[in-house]
Amino acid sequence: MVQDSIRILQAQGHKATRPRKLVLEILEEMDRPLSPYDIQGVLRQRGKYLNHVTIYRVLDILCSLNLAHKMLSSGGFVRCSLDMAEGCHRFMVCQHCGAIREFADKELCQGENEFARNFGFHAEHHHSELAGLCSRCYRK
Amino acid sequence: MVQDSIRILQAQGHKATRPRKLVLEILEEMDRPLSPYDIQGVLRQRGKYLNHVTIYRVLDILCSLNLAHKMLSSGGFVRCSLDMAEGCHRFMVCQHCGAIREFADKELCQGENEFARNFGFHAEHHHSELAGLCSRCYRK
DNA sequence: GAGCTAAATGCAACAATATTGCATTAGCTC
DNA sequence: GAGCTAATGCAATATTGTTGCATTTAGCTC
Repeated sequence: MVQDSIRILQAQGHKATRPRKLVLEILEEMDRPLSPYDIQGVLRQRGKYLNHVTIYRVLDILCSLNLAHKMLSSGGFVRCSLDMAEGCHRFMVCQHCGAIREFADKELCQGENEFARNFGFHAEHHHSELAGLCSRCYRK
Repeated sequence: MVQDSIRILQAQGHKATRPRKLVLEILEEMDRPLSPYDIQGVLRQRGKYLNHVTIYRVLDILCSLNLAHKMLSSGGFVRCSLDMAEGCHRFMVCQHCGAIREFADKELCQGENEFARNFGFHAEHHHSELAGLCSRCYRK
């Protein structure tokens, strides 16, 4: 999966560098929103080091290619778990354990688009976050 | 409108203080996302002063009562323009001029809820931001 | 594999945003 | 208007994000 992302990076003319691989690995492994400093901390625990500026820059690129997303409610970053859902990013955010699940749905977007058009608004990107409880936390 | 919000504040046991009135006035008047420091700046231009900590605290309360919302994409705050839409907050955000328009729709929420339930997720709050162009900016 | 070059990183400094504890002030009730 | 408690202001600090520049390195050419 990290490999897939790296390939996409390269296809866009970006280099396959150590910091980029490391950030992708961490995002993949942790699977919950991490701030740039969180990522730096995880790496440090493993005896590895990246400057936080570098992490910011890596995340910028990943987000611009939709390989990662910035969770708006927490400010943390998660890797993108969908193949192609340009312009439609919806997330279930468990308020208890912090787990994230991404999804996309054309009909939802169309519904929102129609609503917007009634106000003369032309929507390009959708970003929606549902706060609630994941199945595991709900059972408790 | 500021008066309405103040009444709601008081009904919840909060006091109707000068900082709270001032912040509500600014939010009402500007009608676009403002950071706490933006608000402080506007006030300063008018020869008034509020400590930024106070502004943060006022905004916390307003958000907790749904009298204001934090725009996740920009981090700024807008006043709530809907009467009652608990748990459903959707915004059109003009990428060109920054204007905000809030809306809510039960069907959209139900759609998202159903989708979530298929993953065992129980949604409580919806926050969605549509980036695009408002009617005025689109015409250009 | 050595050399080249643009891209990427690290560093340092700084800017912006956000939080905490505590002394002082000011709404509200009577 | 006095008293009580919530709310504010202040100071200090923590967290998050940005910029410019010197140095390094990935990926290309030969």
